[in-house]
This record gives sequence, structure tokens and C-alpha cells, in this order.
Amino acid sequence: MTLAASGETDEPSSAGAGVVERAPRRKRSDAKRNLDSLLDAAKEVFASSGVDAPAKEIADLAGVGVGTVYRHFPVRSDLVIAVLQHEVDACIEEGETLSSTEESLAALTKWLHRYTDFVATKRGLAAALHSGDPAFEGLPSYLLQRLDPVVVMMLDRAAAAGEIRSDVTANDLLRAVAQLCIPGPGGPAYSQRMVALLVDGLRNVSTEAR
Amino acid sequence: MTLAASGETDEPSSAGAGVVERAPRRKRSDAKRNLDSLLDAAKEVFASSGVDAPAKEIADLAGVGVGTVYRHFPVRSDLVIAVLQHEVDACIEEGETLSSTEESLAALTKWLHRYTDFVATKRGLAAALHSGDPAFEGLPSYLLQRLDPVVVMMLDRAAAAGEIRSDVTANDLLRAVAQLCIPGPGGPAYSQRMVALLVDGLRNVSTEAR
DNA sequence: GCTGAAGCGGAAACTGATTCCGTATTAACC
DNA sequence: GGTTAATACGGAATCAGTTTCCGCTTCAGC
Repeated sequence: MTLAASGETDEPSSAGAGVVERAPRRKRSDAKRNLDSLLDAAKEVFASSGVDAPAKEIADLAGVGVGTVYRHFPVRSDLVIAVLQHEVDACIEEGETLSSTEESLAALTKWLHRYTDFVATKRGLAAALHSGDPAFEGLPSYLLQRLDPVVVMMLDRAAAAGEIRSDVTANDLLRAVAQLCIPGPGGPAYSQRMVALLVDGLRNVSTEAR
Repeated sequence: MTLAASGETDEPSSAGAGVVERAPRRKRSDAKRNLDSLLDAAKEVFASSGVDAPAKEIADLAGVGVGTVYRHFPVRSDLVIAVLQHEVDACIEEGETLSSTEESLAALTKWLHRYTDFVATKRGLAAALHSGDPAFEGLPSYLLQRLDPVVVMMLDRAAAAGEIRSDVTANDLLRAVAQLCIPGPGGPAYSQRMVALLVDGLRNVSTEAR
């Protein structure tokens, strides 16, 4: 986790071995307040105007200056990640749950549709993920890094059971799904249909690369 | 074909019935020259810097002012369409050829991979298609409108032969393929693999919506 | 050659991102 | 409760790119 601005703990960590160092002073309370309002504001603005909403809009809603936004979150993706954190965690947990309660293919399928819903539902997220905009550089790698383990697990289990081909990686899948979630006419329903098609392709063992 | 700035013919069309009208004067030769250099320059810049390259870059290479770019091509997508015209035509022709020389499923499959290559190879095109940027608004609809007929034909033929499910439209497919062509690690090879997966899903009749 | 319509160039206005720095606030220490 | 240095703040300034606009130039038609 390389979150630039997350809260740390309140306690200043005691100085390292040997070197005589002044204990770092505690984080300022107004900074903490601002960071909180910023996160709240961002969540709201992202939901209504998308993750690429102008920085000023977030700053205004949070009642701070733009400078404060950039100080806490030097790049846009830091802010997006901070806001999405919990939802991503929930996604991971659900993957683990499905894995342990469902048959291997069903678990994978259900989870992919759940993930599709997650990505397709966050305004501008899918587009940002593939925009190539340096402001969002950190996003794809963050999601991949977080989600990869669960997906690998589900994928391996289903492949071992012979339910799906084994020449597609978790990375491939996560990226493809997110691409199919880019909004357009048809809304999330379109994305779900295309993901279903992809999953059907996954089940087609006959054309597997060897 | 709703190309805003394409060449028209040299001859001013004679006036309509009844109304006495001064014959419109011929298009100025310098304007034609500029339009040509603009198209040449755009083709080059699009190839090297992507379809979202700054207007100034194109203007400079063409040896004209930015104003001239905007006069001929009020929105970016007009210019992109003008540049892609021939390649799209070629794509359509190839679809017709494949249709008449190949077995139905093979024709569809080959064509989709050919289309994948086309989209994945034009710098920034796939991203622009799904960017939602108003500057590119016209692009998706142009491509859809041009390509839809051939794809519908191939799709129908394969569906009639029972080779593929019939609950997926040409529109669905074209869009999905273009989404999977958005560049990233793995290059066009990734796109081709994912399109192959999608096609495999298409062949899976068992889960077809009824 | 004249003339006015058509077209030109590039400066100006605008939009949003990002940096910067003088000022305000705070934690720590007395 | 006062002092001080570190920290954080706000928003003006800067920057990059798009888009508009208008005085000047060039061309087609005569």
C-alpha cells in the first residue's frame, strides 16, 4: 500500500536506533480535519461528476483552497485510491467468501459480475483506468495489485477443476473487464453482457493455447 | 457520409429549381491546397503522436495557422474521420471479400481480428473512441455506421448456420472489440487474445439468452 | 486590373491543472 | 498564557492547450 496521504497513526514513531533525534511533532489537527473534509468532498464529487472532476470543485466543497488538495494528494490517483479503498477491500472479501462457499466456476463468474458492477458504477473510473492520463497512472496498478491474489486463486481453482482454460491470467481478465466497463449507450447492462460473453469464452477449453 | 470538410467536387452545382441564384464561385485553390497539406500533416502527426495531438502540432507541420485547422475541421473527429476514411473503406471491402470466400464463422473471426489490428494500431484511436471527450463524439457513430452493415451480414450468416449465438449485435461486438483495443502493457497481442476469447464466447450457444 | 467574397494567421480569451510563497495556525516548550 | 519554529493554508500566478475572432491577404470572376 503506497497511499501518499493516508492518516498514519496519531503517535509519532519513536526515533530509530543510535542517532539522537528530536521526536517529530504530532500531525497538526487542522491538517487532519482538512484531509477528512477532502475525502468526504471527493467521495461526493466523484459520485456526481466523475473521478476526473476539476480539483477546484472538490476544494470548494471541502471548503479549502486548491493548494490543499494538491498538498495532500499530489496526483489525482492518490485521491481516487483513498476514496475507493473501502470498496476495494469489500470486493476482495467478497471474492474470498465466494471462493469458500461456491463451486469454483460459479465463484469466479459471480465475482467477475460483481467486479463489473463495481467498476461500471463509479463515474469515470473505467475510463480513467485506461485513459493513459499520467494523473491516473497509479490506479490500474493499485487495483491489479490488490485484486490479483483473489482472482488468481479463483482462476487456479476453476482451471484445476477443468472448468476453464488455463491460458488466461488474472491480469488479462481484470483489465478486459475494466475495459468493457467503459460507459456508453446501454449502461452497465451492456458491460455485464459482454463480460458474460468473455466468461463463456473462458469456458471454451477447445481453443486453448498450449 | 457526413464529412464536414471533404473535398466536394470542383464544379459548383448549378442552382436549384425556380429561384434565380448567382452561381456560387469555385472553391479557392489555396483553400484546397491547405486542406491537402492539413490532411497529410494530420496523417503523419496522428501516426507519431496519436489522434489527440495538439492542434498546433498539425498546423505547424502543414505550414498553416491553427485558425485554418479549425476552419476546415471544426471538431477533432472530423479530421480523424477524414484521415481514416480510406482505411475504413478497405476494412469494409475486406469484410465483403471474406464473406464471399470464407466459411461463415471463419469470415467473421478473421474480420474481427483484422479490425482489431486496425483499431489497436492507430495511436490513441481506441482511447479516443471511448474517451467521452466531445471532441471525438462523432467518431464512434461514424465507425458504427460505416461498419455495421458488413458485420450484420457476417453475423447473420454465422448465426443462421448455427455457428454462433444470435443474441449479440454487430454494435455490441464492434464496441467491445474497440474497447479491448485500448493500449496498455502487452500491446496489440493482448487485444487479439481478448478478442479471440470474446469470439469463443460467441460460439458458445449454450448460454444464449432466449 | 479591379473588386468583394473567401480564406488566412495568429493574437486573445478561456479552461483547467499545477506551482509557489507570504501569511496564518499549531504543537511543543517554557 | 507566551514564545517560537515547524507546518499547513489559500489563492494568485503560471502554464498548456483549445477555441474564437477579426484585420489583412489572396483569389475567382468579371
